[in-house]
Amino acid sequence: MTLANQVVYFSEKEQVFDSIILYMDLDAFFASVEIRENPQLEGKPMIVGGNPNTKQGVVSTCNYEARKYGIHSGMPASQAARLCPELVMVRGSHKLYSKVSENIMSIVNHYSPIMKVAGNDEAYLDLTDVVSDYEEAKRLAVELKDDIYACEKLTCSIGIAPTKILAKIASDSDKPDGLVVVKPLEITEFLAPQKITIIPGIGKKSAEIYKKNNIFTCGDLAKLSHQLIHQKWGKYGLKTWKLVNGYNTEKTEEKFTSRERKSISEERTFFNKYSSWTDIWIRIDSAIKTIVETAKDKNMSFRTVTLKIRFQDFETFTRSHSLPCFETSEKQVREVVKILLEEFKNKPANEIRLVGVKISNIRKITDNQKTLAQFFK
DNA sequence: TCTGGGGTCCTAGGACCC
DNA sequence: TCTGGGGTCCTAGGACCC
Repeated sequence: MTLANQVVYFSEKEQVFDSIILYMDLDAFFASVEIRENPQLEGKPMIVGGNPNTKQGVVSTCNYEARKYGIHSGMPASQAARLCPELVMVRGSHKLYSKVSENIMSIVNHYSPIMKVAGNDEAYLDLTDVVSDYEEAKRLAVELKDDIYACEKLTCSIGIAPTKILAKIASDSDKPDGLVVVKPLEITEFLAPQKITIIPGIGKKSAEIYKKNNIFTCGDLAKLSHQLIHQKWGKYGLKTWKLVNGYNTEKTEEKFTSRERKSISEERTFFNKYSSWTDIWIRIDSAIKTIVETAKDKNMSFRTVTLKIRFQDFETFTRSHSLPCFETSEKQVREVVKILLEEFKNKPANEIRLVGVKISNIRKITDNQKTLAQFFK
């Protein structure tokens, strides 16, 4: 084997655990808020998402009563209704969810200044410099749960572990209203009986491949040799193998730094089949307006424009084009989209199910660039 | 059976450069 | 005339997450 072919499987740094991380996840967030606002829903199977009249769309969140029928988020609303005829469908009030989320995040933030909000209903807290050990972290978690319930009448699940990913897995392992602590020396023992799909990033497809190889639990994966894993599942497989064998796969310095947004997009589905090219262009144009507006608000310029088209048979195409330099105008996007759309112009408009526009390759506009732009105007 | 919307990350091939 | 090998950028598609 030449030097270039050698694979570096481990680095010493990986094996050190030096943090205590708490992960908080609100239980069935949207559904729980709706039930709180409308107590008649209490105890009834219900979902947020989907059109109650036409049953079109998908389940956004479902409560635990609905989950008993096999309903889960992402499932077509029509299928959910079939599984549970007495299912209550609520369209949802996202403004309210954002407000509630904001309140809760500010409560969470009281427990540590180092926090990472990871969506509407979840957050990570670095407790390393706040507590002296896992026992104290656990007491803090109980306090946090009580605090959230007292203020917003909502329950959450919490995981505490030495890394973000393990804290999340710990929390996911006992829902709703759970509290699970996994100390460094307990990691492999804790993971071994868990289904492989508890690992974030392993979805339906990957689980299927693992299943074909007789891997069902984290313990099954841990037993294989790392060379074999690397050969069969590549880089990501090796990372997963390290995780289930109790190695630290997270770099401490990257832990809580917030990352820049990489793209801005909007897409819309046509639920009726009678759309014309005029309708389609109206949707595209409104998408262009909102994304360029968002970019302006965030002081961002962009280089790549992507058009997305989905047909009734669900076949989906994306076509993109990168501009020679960073741009900010609606006009630029519109021109590119027009050209990208040409390819599909011979298709009947009513066969189109979805259109979307995305800008990516985005960059913050510096004051320098603004001055230059003014100068060349 | 019918499949939302806003994202991220990964892979793989091709063009092009040195 | 035939042809290495590494690097980067672009494009298209797909898995996955909330």
